[in-house]
Amino acid sequence: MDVVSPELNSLLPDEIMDTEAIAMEEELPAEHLAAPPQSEPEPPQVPMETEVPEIVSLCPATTSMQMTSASTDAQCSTSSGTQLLLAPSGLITGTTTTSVKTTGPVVTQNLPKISSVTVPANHQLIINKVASAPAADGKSPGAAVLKPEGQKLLVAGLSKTGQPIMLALPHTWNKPATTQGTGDAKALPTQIKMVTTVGKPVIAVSSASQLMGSSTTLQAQQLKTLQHFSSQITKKPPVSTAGPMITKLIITKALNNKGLSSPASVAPVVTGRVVTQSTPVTPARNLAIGETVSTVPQNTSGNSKVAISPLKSPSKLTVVSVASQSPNSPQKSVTLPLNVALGQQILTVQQSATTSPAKAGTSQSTAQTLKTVGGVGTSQFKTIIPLTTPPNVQQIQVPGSRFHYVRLVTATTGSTTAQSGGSTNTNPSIQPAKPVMMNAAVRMSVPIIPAQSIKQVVPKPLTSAAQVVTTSQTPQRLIMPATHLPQIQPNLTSLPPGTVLAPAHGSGNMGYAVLPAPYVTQIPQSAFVTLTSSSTFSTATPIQTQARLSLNGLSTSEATSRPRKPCNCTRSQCLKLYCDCFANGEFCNNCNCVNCFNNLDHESERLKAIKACLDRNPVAFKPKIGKGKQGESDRRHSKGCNCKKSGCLKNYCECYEAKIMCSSICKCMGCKNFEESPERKTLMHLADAAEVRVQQQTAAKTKLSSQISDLLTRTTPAVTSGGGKLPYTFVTKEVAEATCDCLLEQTEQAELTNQPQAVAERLILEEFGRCLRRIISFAGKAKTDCPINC
DNA sequence: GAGTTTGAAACT
DNA sequence: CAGTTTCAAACTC
Repeated sequence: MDVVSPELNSLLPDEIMDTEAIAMEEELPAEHLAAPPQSEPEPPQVPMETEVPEIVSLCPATTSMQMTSASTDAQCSTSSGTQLLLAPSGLITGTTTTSVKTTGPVVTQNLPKISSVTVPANHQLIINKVASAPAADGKSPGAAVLKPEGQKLLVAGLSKTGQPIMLALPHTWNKPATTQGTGDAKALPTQIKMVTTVGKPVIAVSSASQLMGSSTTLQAQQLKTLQHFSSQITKKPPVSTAGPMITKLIITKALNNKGLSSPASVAPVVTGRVVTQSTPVTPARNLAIGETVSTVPQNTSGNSKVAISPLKSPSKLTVVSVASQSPNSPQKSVTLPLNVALGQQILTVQQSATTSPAKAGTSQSTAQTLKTVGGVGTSQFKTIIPLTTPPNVQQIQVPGSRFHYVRLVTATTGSTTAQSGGSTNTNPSIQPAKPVMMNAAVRMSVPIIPAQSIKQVVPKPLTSAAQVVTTSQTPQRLIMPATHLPQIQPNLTSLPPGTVLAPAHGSGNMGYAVLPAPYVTQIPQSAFVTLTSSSTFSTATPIQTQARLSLNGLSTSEATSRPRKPCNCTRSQCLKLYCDCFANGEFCNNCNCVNCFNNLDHESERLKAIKACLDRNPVAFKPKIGKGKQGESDRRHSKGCNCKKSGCLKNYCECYEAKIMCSSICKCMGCKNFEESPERKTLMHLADAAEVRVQQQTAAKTKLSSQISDLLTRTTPAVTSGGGKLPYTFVTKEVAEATCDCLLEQTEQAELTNQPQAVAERLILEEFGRCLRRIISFAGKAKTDCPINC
């Protein structure tokens, strides 16, 4: 069913819906080209990985909830059961979206695609978008529009250009306090506006006043993915749970303006809305959207909270187990944490302000903090994932986000706190039969770096207890709690994009393993369980194909989805930046490398290598192609190239390879890679022409193939319809059989007469020629019946 | 496919 | 920081 009302749908931006555009973009030959304009451009490869809608499937198949239409007019209810609402509230004033200065257009689109999220019973997903203080000049677009008390934002996402997109709800939208528990979302205002803001997305973590991160172009893609996800969800057959279930999804996101100079000016934290869902069997389930108090933790009960933010690096997402968190916790983050209770598992995320990175960890009493998590200068998101052993792997794909999260959780109920407890959960019946628990033994920070490509990633449906939330194949970085804390603590803030901290093999709770995004593929499938019903992704798209890649060629499907070329490293063990896989923070997968250590089997070595690289260059894993200076629209190489002989017109040149011009920071000699360069223009022209030819050839081949296929599959003569048919339409099944009979007869005759093979072949070919002539002759006469007389 | 060229990464 | 070496990709034949 539709998650959102038609009104909402009409308001969503078209770009959100344009999933094909993403795919095509990814298909571009030049990976770099695909990188969206953003201050921190994604790594080039992405485009291709998979277009995976980032899906947040929070519900196990068995527990998946279905939203009844009665739950709310608004939007949330879906057949798949879980809905995802990104509703920063109070951030946007009644001003229309047009008032917001954004590169991304304010677009209306179908909301349903972005709204659906599968959420297990009693799990809360809170997404808050917080308006950050405007730049000192106060001109930042986002600041002007966003107000602490304005309209409520229902949906947040990134436009294709990376602009944050939000749905501005009318003020009439009920606040959480009123709607909460009742699940009365009926008040869905007909006027919902999509708002995009300029600036890097920032997630306020510790305090509302703190500036979080900067918005980026990622959001657009994320929103797309979200949409994609929602569409899949809707396809999923409803799975009902025996008991009433309430899902709360609150997503908080801070809006930040560029040049945010004064934290004090930061807009108040916008509270997210709590949505409660009830299964069809339990009418009580409904989706309620309400605002939460920014200064008050969403769940005082100690539920784990997950904040999902589409921020792009260097923002970090902090996932924190709240179980141990006390109301008095020093943690300042008041913004809406996202609580997702999945079955027995809860994932908690907190956002922390850049200025106080270390605070994210303070809230966790039991969790081990990663000191390195705190980022350095720039605002960052931190992801802390509580881990308990034996760990079950959960993949969480955040809708609209190009990041995927993986967490290890135990099925056991360590914590006692009610997950849905707190003000947001008003329905007592909602208590999940199984306590949702995540022990906050370990916290992990995850640098959230936008995956380059959004292609595929539909998690393979799994039956195991672990939850899998879709991920994108792209270089998404995950930090997962490991059973062992490694001897080395890498600077998490500098980890390669897509780095994942995963539990070390075979041991205790405290370890971390740095894993590239593809990590998921290396994890035995048995360890994963999709949260949604298996049928949810059955129809999927190419995304599914890449979901399960295994190490170094073990995969069966990577060939079709692999975003980047396989490396051929022979001496570096794929643990140096020579290796593209390693340099992009990915595991080698289906590569041709020799003695590869860039895999899960060599976690320690890999971690050391990463640390070594970071020691040499703290930004070694950051994309080299970034946005130019303020006012420069073009991307440019962060370091510049040093070409001497190639004239910067060959792929040896990193600038040229990235399809960008050399800049003043380049130290190249004889550079011809500048705007006015005739050589460059010629080269580009030739390249374009070649591309066109390739496309034409491809199209021709496709057409021919289609025709051949059609011919082969044709079973009935088309001539019956009259003249004007192509000759091949006469090659019906009967005609083909008759022809074969003729050829076989000719063969038998040749054998009977003991003809030499060469002669026999000639006779057969001659017979075949006669058959063809007859067919052509019949076609020319447009006869409907063309029995071939041999 | 082998060999060469190239420039980034790594090393001194 | 500069020079040299190593390395793997890009390129050529």
